[in-house]
Amino acid sequence: MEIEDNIETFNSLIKRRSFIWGPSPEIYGGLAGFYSYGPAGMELKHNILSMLRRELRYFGFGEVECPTIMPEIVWRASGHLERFIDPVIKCEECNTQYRVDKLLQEALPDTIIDGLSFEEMEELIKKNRILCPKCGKVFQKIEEYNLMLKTVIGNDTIAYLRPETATTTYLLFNRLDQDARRQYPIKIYQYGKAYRNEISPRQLVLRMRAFDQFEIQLFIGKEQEMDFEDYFELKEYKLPLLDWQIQEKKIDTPNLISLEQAIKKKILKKPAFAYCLYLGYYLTKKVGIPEKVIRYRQHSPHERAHYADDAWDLEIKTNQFGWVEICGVHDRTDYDLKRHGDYSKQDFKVSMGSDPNVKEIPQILEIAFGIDRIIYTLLENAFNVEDGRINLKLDKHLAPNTVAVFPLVRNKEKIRNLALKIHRDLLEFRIKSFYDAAGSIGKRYRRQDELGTPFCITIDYQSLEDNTVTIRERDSMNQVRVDISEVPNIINK
RNA sequence: GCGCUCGUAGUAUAGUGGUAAUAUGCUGGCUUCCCAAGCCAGCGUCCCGGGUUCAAUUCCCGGCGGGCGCACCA
Repeated sequence: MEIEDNIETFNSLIKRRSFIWGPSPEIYGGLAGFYSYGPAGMELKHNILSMLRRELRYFGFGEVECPTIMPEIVWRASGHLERFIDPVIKCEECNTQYRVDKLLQEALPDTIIDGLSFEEMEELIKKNRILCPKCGKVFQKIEEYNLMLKTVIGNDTIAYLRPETATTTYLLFNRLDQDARRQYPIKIYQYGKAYRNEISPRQLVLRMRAFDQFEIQLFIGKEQEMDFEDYFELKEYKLPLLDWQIQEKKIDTPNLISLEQAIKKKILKKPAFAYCLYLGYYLTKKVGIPEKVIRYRQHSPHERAHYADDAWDLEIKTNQFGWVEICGVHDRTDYDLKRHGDYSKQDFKVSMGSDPNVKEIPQILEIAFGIDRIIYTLLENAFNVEDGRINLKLDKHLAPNTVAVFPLVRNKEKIRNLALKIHRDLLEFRIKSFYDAAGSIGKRYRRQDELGTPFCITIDYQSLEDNTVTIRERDSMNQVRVDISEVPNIINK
């Protein structure tokens, strides 16, 4: 069978080998923007999460988990209610839908549209006789398109599914502050589902309506942002930075530049923020994304989120979808805690600097990963077709199976029994072992290559005589013969 | 949401106004072999709803879903 090295082969692989299925529910035709993970996909996801959690523990971060549904007041305070509901207007004639604010801004470049109410915008449309750009008809009423999914708790409490995990983390600030015993920065992260009612979800798991976020937060003082201990150890470290000013010159290759240089050249303002960029980059590399497909792209001032003072997207180059954002690093300033302080009538001012009499609302720096996007870009980058062989080059700690065990032949009971015993012994060590006796030996190797299994162990006639087996390494396909007792060590090495 | 286009076994495709095929896959058996080997037997498909028709997987309409472009993506 001819195996072509193309995106179709990849797309069918992730379905065939139970990584990603959908749109779900498939048997009912599917709903756009919703996908399921199969057993292999979940193994991969869990392995990625374990790796991230382990690394973050090393960097001194703790984990929290909050409800995915929060009452309206939370989203009013966070600014999402205001910013996530877009005013749209529909032309009755040609059915085309427009964002009212964008339409107005284009028609009236000198008017400030931001912050106008629906009524005021309707008024502007009437007064300036703005017609449908497509067919020239008169517009009717402005409607709202809500990017947040709304629900009702009990009988009449309006609530929303969280559009990001970050906000729910911030609500814990006074608890975290106690827990951290005023040692700043407070380093905390949250992993979990977030929901956005995307207008047109596309591109597999890259733009879903229910997706996983892994959001890392630093609560930090203004003084500490500029004089941050962790930064000094890694200020020499170089990152591929594409700042917004280079982008304006239509350049899209990043500069490999040290954090220190970036600060000096005023590409970055704060050492603590530079540390966040480093951490995002470090974690991305840790899960096995190669350096050459990673870059940091800075948002231009008008591209930024409502809460952000500075924003950089960590992007991965993919074959199918070009550069894909997998992580956003944001300087959220004291925006969030200020707002939640105001709305909840709590005082979030704490003394964080050298002078205990000076109290301030903490600044927040955020590193927000989209786990589903990591999974997709990782799979795509791991995918290789080599001499007609599909090889998924996943890091051995991430592969769904760490090892597969095969009897060379199936109809020799002694060989089969020894293979099964070795498989069970590996499981006893809690090594992710998979046993397979079906089909030819070559076919079994190929099946495991498609799942990214780093090692295959084959039990043959010689094994019965001298207690040795062969271990085959996925990428080289090289085999070495070793004593059975050595197997766990070699795999865990 | 709009426009174009597509929707056939698990996967990839062919084809047709008279309910379907090729490869691969999967199951059982034989063979026993170190890189998708062979043999035998078997399994499995026309996205959903409506219309036209004696008869629809095929034609028409609507829906749902995919791809591309526009818009959107804090």
